[in-house]
Amino acid sequence: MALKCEACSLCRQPNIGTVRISGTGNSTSPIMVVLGRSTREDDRSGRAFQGTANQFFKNILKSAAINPDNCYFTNTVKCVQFGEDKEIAKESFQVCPNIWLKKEIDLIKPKVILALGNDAYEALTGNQSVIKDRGSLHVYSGDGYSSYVLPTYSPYYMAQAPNNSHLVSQCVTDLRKVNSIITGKFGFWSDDLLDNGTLDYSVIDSLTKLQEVVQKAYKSGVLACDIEARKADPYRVDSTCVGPGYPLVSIQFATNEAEAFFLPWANVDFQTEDNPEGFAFSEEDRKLFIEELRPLLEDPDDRVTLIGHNFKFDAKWINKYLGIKCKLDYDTMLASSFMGEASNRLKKLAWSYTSIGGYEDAQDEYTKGLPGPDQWDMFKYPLSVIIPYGCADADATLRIYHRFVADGVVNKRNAFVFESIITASNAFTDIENEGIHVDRPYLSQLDMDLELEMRKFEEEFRMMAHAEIEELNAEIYKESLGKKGLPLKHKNTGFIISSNDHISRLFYDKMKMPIDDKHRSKKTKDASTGAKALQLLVPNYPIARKLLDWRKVSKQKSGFVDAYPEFLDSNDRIHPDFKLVKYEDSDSGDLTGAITGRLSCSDPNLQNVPARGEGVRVKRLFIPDYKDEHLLVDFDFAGVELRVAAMYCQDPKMIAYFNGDQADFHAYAASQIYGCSVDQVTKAQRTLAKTFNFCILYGGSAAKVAELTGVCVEEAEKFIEDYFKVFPGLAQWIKGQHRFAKQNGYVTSMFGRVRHLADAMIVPKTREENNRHEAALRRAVNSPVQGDASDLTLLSLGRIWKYLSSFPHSDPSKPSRLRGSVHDSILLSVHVDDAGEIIPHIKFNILENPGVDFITSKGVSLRADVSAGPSWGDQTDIEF
DNA sequence: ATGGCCGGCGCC
DNA sequence: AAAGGGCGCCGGCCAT
Repeated sequence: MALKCEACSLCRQPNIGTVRISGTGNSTSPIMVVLGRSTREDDRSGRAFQGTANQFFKNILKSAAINPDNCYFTNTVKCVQFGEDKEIAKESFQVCPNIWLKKEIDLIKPKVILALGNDAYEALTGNQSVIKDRGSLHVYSGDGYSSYVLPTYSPYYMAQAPNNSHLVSQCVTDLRKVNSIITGKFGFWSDDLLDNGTLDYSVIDSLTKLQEVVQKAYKSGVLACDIEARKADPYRVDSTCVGPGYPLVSIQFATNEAEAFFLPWANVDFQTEDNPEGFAFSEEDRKLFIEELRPLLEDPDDRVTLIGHNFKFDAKWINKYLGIKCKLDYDTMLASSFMGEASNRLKKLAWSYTSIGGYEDAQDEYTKGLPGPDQWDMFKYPLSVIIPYGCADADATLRIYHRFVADGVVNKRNAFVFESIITASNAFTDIENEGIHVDRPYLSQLDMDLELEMRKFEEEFRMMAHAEIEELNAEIYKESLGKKGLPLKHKNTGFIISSNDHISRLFYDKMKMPIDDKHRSKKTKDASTGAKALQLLVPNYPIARKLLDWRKVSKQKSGFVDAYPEFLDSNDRIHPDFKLVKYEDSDSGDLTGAITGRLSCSDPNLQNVPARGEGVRVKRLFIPDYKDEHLLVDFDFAGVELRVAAMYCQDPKMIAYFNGDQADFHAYAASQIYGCSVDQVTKAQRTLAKTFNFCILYGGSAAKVAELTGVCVEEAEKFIEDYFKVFPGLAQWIKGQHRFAKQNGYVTSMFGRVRHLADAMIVPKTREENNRHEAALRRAVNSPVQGDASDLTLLSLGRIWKYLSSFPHSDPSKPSRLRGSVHDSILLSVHVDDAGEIIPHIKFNILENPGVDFITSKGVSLRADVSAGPSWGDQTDIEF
């Protein structure tokens, strides 16, 4: 079996057994399975696809109704690699598949090539991420034939967590396609589908046609809707797009599968000198169209189920540019996030759940030919490109919805959360569209104030280490010189206060400050210049204090004040983007949103506005909708995470306390630990107990408690012990969560969320595995607590939104409105004349009375604190 | 120029 | 040996 090959360095390894390990299985098979690199088992036997993980994969094949004996198996790189040399790995990967894998495919001429894992996928298609692309279909062109490449997870990836069932079931979903591809039954996009009438996509070119579509929607009872627009942010079109053109490009609808409608609104194809905005219709016609669409999309009588994919985005555009407030009923992106999908992009779901996967190819091709700034500016794409694409978006959304309904993606377990998220999607469409009011004059003032403070602190800082900085300056200048003796452009030529490298060299090298080994970078072992490390140096080195002062102000300026102007609209309002689930941003490809069910917020992030100390001046930037007539009102769930923990653990002491009149749980915990009455608790003791409380929820160790509280580790250990003696139920519950996660690899919340924690199941053998394992156990405790606390807030937010939408506002032109949410708090702009009615109703009837039995039956009351004022940073508590 | 990584830091 | 859950965003730095 010693085949010859000397193409790369692998065959020159001293201990190599087999050069060019052969593929195995049925060489006349229509199914070729390609793995990544050959394994040592492969090397020993001289044949591909050996080892337990591969055996495991054969069983997965069987559960997808594929007979493994009828497949051909091989590797991307045909020799095993001993050792970890990255150069050799790279060389072999570039050389080997291009010689041998190609020949092998030519020989077998399979109909389907399964690419298992990233290496195989990249070698066969040039694409890189199996996690993102699994289940999609690609064409491999051979000489006189072509094959379909189907990427899915590698056996090793799945086998490392054998009970991680959602990975396996995703893989089975992918593999089920194989047989239908072979029999020609698997459908995917082809332009022929349009030509031969399989797909009926048409343009709405008249009011009559639109009326027909509306009637079709009422008849079918479902309507998938999607829009195309210029760029991603409806509130910053002017600063992100080049040239004239109306921002809203089109709206697409689908009422039945394979039938979709394209309503053009504005496009480069319509653009003339008289019509620079490129409108498709006259102004009168546009008005008629809008009024025809309004009842359909606002749907006051609930006649249609409106479906979208990440529809908050589309609804904002429709709201801003057509003045229609869509009422969303189902969202395929939000729904798919419940399935543990790594990627929820519509294009990807189309591969998995429809027969028009790949419809975006033509449009992607067109995009590549556009200059950078015009890419994804849909106004500039010709109608011939965007009509089929836009229609397919709506069609795919509808088909995915049908599949999700048939598959029961929204089930008994998660229906309540899903309902709450859909309502929140509608609520946040309004919140984001209306934006939050910013005090623009004060913004300029604060900008100047901070600028001056920064300069002052930096000057003082430089004075305090003048000689050392001069010395460092010279060194840094020398380092910046290139071969010609001139400073290189991309290098700094002098000391910069914001460079952690420079600070580190100044403090630890020049000034010889002692390094606390606890504060070193995990990766590089460099000494930290972070706040915790600097804090220790402050008593002996006042310059450390000065740097901390500078950083505080610098953070306030660059992180907040500097960032806001670009988000401000002409009404001095900022339109942040709240994320309701964790998903893959379709523009950047980044994962965004929170895995626990919390909301996240960006552009700008209103959930990390400084609140403590001098930082409140940033918070004062945010003001009510109308000066004097409105108040900014903040509703805050008091200690909601601890209350949720009490619901779970049913510890009688915790419950009794939370149901009592006063509710300073931190002081209470301290009194229990120190064996004194609540009013005897000192401030320091309360702070200590508060730190404990959070450490418990986050799974912090004694060392962490010690670090945060300043007590020694032994003392911290004792306190934790005492704490669990006081609340034995809590300790029991935490143990139970650990046990459950170890056995099942996931945990669930009261609201019905599932958090997959595959690492909880591993039996750790190495330090690294142990870290991952313990991190998973900490999450098993924190996830449901954080998730339910957020779901209580989300539920309340939706109820407030509904309540306010039918509230008889004393001045309907200046109604009280929701403005945002920060995890366990909800922010509103409330009319002073209505505050007396609205505030108590929200506090008592909504927040403190969630109205769901799986919460109320736990016997733990909820408490909402309320504060109000003329700005977000200037708030007074309201007593009841 | 642009993108990714990292240290650092703001919030709950 | 390492040991805090969940986010988004900034500037510096280095690779492309």
